[in-house]
Amino acid sequence: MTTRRELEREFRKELIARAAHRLFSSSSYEAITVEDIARGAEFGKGTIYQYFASKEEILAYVVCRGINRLCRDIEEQCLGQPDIRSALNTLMALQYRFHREHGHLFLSLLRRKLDGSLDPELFNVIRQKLKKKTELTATLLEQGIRAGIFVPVDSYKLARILENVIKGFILEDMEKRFPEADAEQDLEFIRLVLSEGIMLHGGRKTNGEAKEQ
Amino acid sequence: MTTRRELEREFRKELIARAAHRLFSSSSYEAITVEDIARGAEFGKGTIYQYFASKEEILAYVVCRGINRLCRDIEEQCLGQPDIRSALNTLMALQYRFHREHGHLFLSLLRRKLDGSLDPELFNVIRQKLKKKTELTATLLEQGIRAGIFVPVDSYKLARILENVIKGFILEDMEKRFPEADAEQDLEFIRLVLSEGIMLHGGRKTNGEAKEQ
Amino acid sequence: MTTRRELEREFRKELIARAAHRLFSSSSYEAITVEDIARGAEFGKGTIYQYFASKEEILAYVVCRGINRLCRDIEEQCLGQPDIRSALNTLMALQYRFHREHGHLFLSLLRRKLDGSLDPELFNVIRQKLKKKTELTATLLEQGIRAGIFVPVDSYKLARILENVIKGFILEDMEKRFPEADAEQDLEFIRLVLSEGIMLHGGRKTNGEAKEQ
Amino acid sequence: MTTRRELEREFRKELIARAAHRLFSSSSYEAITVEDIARGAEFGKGTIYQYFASKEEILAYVVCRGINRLCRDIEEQCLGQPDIRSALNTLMALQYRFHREHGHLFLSLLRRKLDGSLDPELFNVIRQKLKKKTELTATLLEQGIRAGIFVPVDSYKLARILENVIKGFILEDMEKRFPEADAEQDLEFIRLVLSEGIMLHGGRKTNGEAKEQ
DNA sequence: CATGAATGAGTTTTCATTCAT
DNA sequence: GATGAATGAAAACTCATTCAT
Repeated sequence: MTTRRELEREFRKELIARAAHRLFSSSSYEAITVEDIARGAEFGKGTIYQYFASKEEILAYVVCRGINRLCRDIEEQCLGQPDIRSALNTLMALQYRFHREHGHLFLSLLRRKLDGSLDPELFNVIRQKLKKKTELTATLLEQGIRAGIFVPVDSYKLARILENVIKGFILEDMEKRFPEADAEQDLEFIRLVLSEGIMLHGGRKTNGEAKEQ
Repeated sequence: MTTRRELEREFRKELIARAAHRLFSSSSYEAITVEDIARGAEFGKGTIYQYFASKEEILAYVVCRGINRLCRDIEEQCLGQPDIRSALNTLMALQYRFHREHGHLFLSLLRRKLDGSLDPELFNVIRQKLKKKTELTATLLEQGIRAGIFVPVDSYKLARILENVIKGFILEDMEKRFPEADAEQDLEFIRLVLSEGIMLHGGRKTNGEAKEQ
Repeated sequence: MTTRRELEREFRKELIARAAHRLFSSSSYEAITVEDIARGAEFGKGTIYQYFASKEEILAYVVCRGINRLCRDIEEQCLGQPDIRSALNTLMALQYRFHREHGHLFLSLLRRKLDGSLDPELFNVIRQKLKKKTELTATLLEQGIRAGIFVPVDSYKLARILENVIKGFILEDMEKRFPEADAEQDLEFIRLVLSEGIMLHGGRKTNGEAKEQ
Repeated sequence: MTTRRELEREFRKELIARAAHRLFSSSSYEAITVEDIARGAEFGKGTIYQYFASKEEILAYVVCRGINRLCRDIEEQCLGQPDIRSALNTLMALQYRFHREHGHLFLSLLRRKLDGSLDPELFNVIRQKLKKKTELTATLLEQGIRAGIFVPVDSYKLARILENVIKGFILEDMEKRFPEADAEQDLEFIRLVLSEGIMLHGGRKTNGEAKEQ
């Protein structure tokens, strides 16, 4: 049962998370103070702590939100689609957007974990969700394998590879200048790599699409 | 002209950088204090500032050192080699190791840049060096293209793609558990992606190597 | 006249005070938040402020309650008793229990007074009640003096001395480990001191009771 | 070996402790901020943390200092004195002064321990020192017992009784108004209690000294 | 009356950097 | 040059109290 109280509470928590995500993205998790978030959400500093036990928990919450949304989108827009190739394109675009919007938060989480300063429980929750995300991806790839579109390897590994390639491109964008990065071109490259690699094999292959940009 | 003075100075700077890199890798740049570095290098805290203007500069220096070494290694071990395929393998292993050892430092640098808290000059120096690194990689790929091994696309772009794929795998390692990551297996996957992608093309391709692990 | 309203109000105030005292005793006044008290009394946080103007006032109220009860007990169980020696024993036991249960609250009150952060009015109320408590004690001692049991000194001073000795032992208990302190043994020592002191006088005195524990 | 460095360091630590004690005594441990202490010792706030790991540690240090000094004083001024009665008077005066000056700090320490918020290690150190203090007191009382001045009971227990009585009087002073408390009169009462108690025994005793004040 | 959401003043602690010796 | 003592800005977090519903 969800009372009005709980609904309102959830709504406000969402408002705070939204403000936090916006601010984190405009600079970085570590550069934003709890007070900044409070102001951004039009609350007092203390109020934030009624919804989140710590600044770290805000970070984890925002990341979870992102993963959840991505999983939902994959389920709704990719799985069960008749056209597997098109579903795959959608999947890549969704993952790309996800990493664009949450990748940096991830890195913050990661660093804190490497420090040992991150509450392990928080990280575990995230890890579980990420696993689920990869599994959803693997589900789609499995269908692709059956349809003869993908190489017949373990689909979970394939999913990880796909994710890693995307992450690598996101990282390059961050190194350059985040906002202007051209998603479409990135995705083009990603598709190229994933579909054919970049090496020729005994002259069999002609790669007509990969023209100079 | 380099006097004995200057040589000694350079040597001590190197000692400090070495200690710093070791400490950074054991946890993270932000978790290590200048005092930790000083003790690690067996100097007093104040002494560090005789060699580096700021903690940030130590970070940048360590990263530069890594890039320089990588560039030297590429030049010595890859360029000018008769066997291009083998040179490429070496290149990938070198880049992989570089990102393994310096990737996290990069992320720290990156975040500070996104904050706006990083001295832009420092970042520019790094950016230049990175560009040079990519150019060296491109040089090798160019040879590969001429030899018909690589797809005949702009070699610089090809180099970026190669780097991105490697970075993506490094990131996955960090998310899991840094120390145990299996470099050899990662490289196997990377080679697989780069050489063939993971999608089949109208039955033309048989992918015999990509067995279950 | 006391309406039902007022009675109910008084009753709820009592409930809150009871919960507060229980919580304070389990750790300390300063470690317990108003919210803890509210939950302990099964009320909302805001409700507490309908019965008490401040957290401090709860403290004062609890202490007053304790003193009132002690005074009532002294009047009922000690004064007017035919056997003065037995009445005295009862008195000491009552005072001992009072300080056991309220001593720490006292110290909190005390500290705030020393800070200057305690509302002086609250402290005055307490001081008055304490004075009354000492006067009741003095009344009993007065009877004892007339009966030749106590040294014929100012009875009020005698009462203070008696109280101080008890307080000193309570303090020792707190320093050790509060819960296990042996009240009976403490009272034995207290009686010993009060009745004979611990010094011999020209061999007049033989202290048969004071055996090794 | 104590280098000049260490000596200077010790000296500055002492300065800080002195300032802290002064401030604590003028109001209370909890009302004084670390910044107050820093200003009081004419240092910057951060400097304090070069000498003490936490505010709590300052408190413990100040208390230890007090106990150490008391022990030294007892050893120098009481033990080995030919006149035991006079040595006892000195002892009582020393203990009285100690509790006057450090009693409130004790209570702060005590409360934190009851909370569970005090580092147990710190408390243990203090407990050890206190035990040593009581043992020194017991040593003197032992001599008194042998000389037939004290009741022949376990000297350690006797020492605790003596301390408790003093503490009880100190507490009364604190409840009243700290600065004006009349030490001489307090000690008079304490001596009275300890030497004879306040009860008569079958008419044997005439208490000529205990006149109206 | 009862409630719990909102508030922000206040405190401890960390650490990069400076500077006198 | 080398050192470590001094510094203070900055930030997370707590909690008594208020107030709209």
